Amino acid sequence: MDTPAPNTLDRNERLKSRKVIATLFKTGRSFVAYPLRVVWAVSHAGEHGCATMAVSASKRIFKTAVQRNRLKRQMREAYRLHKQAFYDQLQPHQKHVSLMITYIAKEQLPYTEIDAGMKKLIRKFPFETLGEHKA
RNA sequence: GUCACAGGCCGCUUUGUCGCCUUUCGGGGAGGAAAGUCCGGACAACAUAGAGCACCGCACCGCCUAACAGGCGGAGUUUCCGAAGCAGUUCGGAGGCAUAGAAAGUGUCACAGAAAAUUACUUCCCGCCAUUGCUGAAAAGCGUGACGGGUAAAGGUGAAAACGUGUGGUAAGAGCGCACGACCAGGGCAGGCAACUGUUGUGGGGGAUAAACCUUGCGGGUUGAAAUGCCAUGUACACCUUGCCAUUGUGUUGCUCGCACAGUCUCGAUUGUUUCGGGAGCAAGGGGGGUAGGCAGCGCAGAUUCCGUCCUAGACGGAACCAGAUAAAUGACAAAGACUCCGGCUUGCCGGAGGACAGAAUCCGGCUUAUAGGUCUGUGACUUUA
RNA sequence: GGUCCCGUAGCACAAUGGAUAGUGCAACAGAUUUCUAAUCUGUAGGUUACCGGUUCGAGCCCAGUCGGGAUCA
Repeated sequence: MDTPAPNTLDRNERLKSRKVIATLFKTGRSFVAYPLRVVWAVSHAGEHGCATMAVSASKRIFKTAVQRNRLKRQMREAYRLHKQAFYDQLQPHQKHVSLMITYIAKEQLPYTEIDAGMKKLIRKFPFETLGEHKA
């Protein structure tokens, strides 16, 4: 398992398979770190890194594609800058994790709040339950 | 110079740090609307003898165009503004217009009104009869009523009322005749490619509605990149058709499956006759079931952009160009400059605030809608200077 | 990326181009009842999504915009 460069986020670290996302929403667990909500599940031991992620913003709340694109880019940026701390805690468990991060606030918040939410998300992630969760 | 209106154009720039997509490793990387999907094409698959009907769409004329319901120019009509005039009207400017046919036929026209499309009613007039009305000596006259005719002028309602005014004519009247005027149809002459305009003479008396049915002319094969072609992954194949090979017969059962017996082919064990055990389909297509990944389609190409010439749209010539993602890249953070607004004063500086609408998904041409701010042109009003 | 449909009172729906847009439920007030429910009587509530056009007249016809929904492997 090779560890990617610290501050990058290329195609292999993003969740792209439609089928995996469907099973993630069906079987995954979730928790909230305002203004973000994460759905996660242990997946097949990955060939690339130790986690894949995707981001999402509701079309019902943010009507235009410009608003949704900006929020998703900011969320990806925050994950990119803080993912190394997440990987460091994930490494001892030897598991591969899929994440779907959703923006749940009702209005567009500044980037500093999204950044703080991402740090809180990584702090709250239940690493101790990884062993009992079946792949 | 300010304000208002109309139209056209632009749609902040640069740098640093950390990143993303693509690449032929040099590089390249959102818009004027990328949006709505309202029109028109390219392209693709399928279908297709020819013609007609049905259905859908379009509708003044000419031109532009690959094409269009788009654009440019013109014609007609209509609204508003201004000027002239007592007024009808005329002239000028700025807009709007789905602008073929109501004299082929059918339908509809609420309420009101006599009547809503061609007839009836009231009225008006004439003739004849009656009269227990009045006058009168009587004849008769006036009135009233019924019947038979002639008219359609008058009826004030309505969005709309059966050509308008004058005159003749008549028992009463009527485009019934005449003069002037308005409208409609088709004809001649002149202008124009044409729509149409002007003029001349002929005929006419039939309201509106076709964004009601309809008629006429023109156009349209259907479906759309989730089209279409290929590869990979992978799953019970029940069933049907065709071909090759022949698993065939008998019994059981209403039929199928299944079971039993016998025969045929084949495989294995046995040296072998024999005996024992196992098996009896394959291929293609349809149908069903499954896959949710990739490649092509998808851009060094095109109805593209810029410049020049002609120029009304547009045409011709030259030069230039590099998005290609697929839970979906084209960014995040920071700084500086330019711009706008507010406040302060030293009147050109300081401080603070702000930057819209919006994100490619095969590609083009239009239309429509959203849009902070800037800029240019034209028109009108006001002010200042010469 | 396409295709199709809808929009009328708080909700569910009507209304042939023709008077002041109706029906049921809900709401409010009154009656009835010891009280409530049920029942009866009455009242209010509408920019017919928006904006233009055709017509004497538009919820209805036509065009554009906005919003909502369904569907296509």
